[in-house]
Amino acid sequence: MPKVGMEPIRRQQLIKATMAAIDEVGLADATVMRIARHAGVSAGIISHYFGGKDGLLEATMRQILSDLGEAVAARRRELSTTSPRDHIGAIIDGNFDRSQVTGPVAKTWLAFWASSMHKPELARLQQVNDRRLYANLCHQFRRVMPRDKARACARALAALIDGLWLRGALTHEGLDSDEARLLARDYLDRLLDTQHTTSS
Amino acid sequence: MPKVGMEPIRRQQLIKATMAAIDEVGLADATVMRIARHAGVSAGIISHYFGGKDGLLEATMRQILSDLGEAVAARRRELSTTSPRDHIGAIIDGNFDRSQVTGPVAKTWLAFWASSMHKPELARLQQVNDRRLYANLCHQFRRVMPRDKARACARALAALIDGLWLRGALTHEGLDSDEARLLARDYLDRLLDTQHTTSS
DNA sequence: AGACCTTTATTGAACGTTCAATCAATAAAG
DNA sequence: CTTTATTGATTGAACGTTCAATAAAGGTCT
Repeated sequence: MPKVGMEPIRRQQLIKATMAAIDEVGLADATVMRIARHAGVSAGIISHYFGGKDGLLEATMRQILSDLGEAVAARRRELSTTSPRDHIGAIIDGNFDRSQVTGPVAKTWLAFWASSMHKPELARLQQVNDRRLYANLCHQFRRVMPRDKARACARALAALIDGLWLRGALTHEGLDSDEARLLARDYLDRLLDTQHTTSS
Repeated sequence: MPKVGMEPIRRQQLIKATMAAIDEVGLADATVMRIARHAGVSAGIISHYFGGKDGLLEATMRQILSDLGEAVAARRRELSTTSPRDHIGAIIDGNFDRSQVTGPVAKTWLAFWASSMHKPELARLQQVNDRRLYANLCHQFRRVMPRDKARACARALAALIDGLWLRGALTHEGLDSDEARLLARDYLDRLLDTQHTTSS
């Protein structure tokens, strides 16, 4: 069986198996054996390719974050306009991309989110992603409103996106990404509405 | 040392110690020994009063949920008006009550949230709370808009509240409850604004 | 009031289980 | 014959639970 050049294949397999295991039984019960079984390999392999369980978990989170970043970046690249509304809309769509929202990924994402409260390495990764979303939103809002309001809008829209995500991960039916996009875009339109001038 | 009538005291002590332990090292590393040490008692006591670790965790979540429900109910009782805007405002304030938002409670809340994805008993508790928030919001929105729109507004505002909570639990500085209230109330005003009629 | 018994409270050691990590063994590839 | 790939048994640590032992409190009977 053993062939050369297995490393990238196994790494991908094991990362996918990690998400499947977390989706199945949660992070707490996602043992190396269970993950290995999902990938159809033995438990020892994990230490061989990732140095240990922590290394695999970190690699899995890194993959999710980079996929998310790419989903957003791709939508913004396809944009023909430069209007803030369209850019923020693309950010919203990217965050509710099908590849991100479905089953295993969403649950794994939330599990890591909770876990990052006490694991410094995961916290670092999560913060990088978080700041990128906030900075992108803030920069676009900044183009049509004063700094203070732009910051408030960015924080609020980011919170709405995360909240929709969170609730989607918890409901048994999963996130309705079409409805989530609609709600977020509606909020965006309301935030950009110049009728309102009293908000902080 | 042993005195009678210790049960309610110990139960409260252990629930508080559970939150302290989860705040300190996270749910995964909150062992019965660590929790017991926080409460200044031995590990065996936990099985004696709660039947086991799971019983203690369930009791802890129950406590958090009932505190949250009471915080909301209290604010609504103090209301002199019956306007939907004031009622929803009270719900918002209750959800960002100081007793809920500070350190240990917020982190424990999020930890249980993630954990409830794979523990049916916690999921049940979480869902009861969730539905209560949604039903309350929906009922108030329903008074000033058609059903479909009321549902969408309730879902969106609930998501914003959860999202602000989530982000507050993750940042090292904790949640700025004043800002969170402001953002949520601003969103509420925008949702109630009749200028907008195009949303779903 | 003192002796006795039951209930309630609490401990800490022992037990059995589970898990991640290690490593010697095995084998195909080059 | 060296490198890369993989296994699975073993090891040692950590955990939750159990249980016999201990002791104070409160009640009862004399």
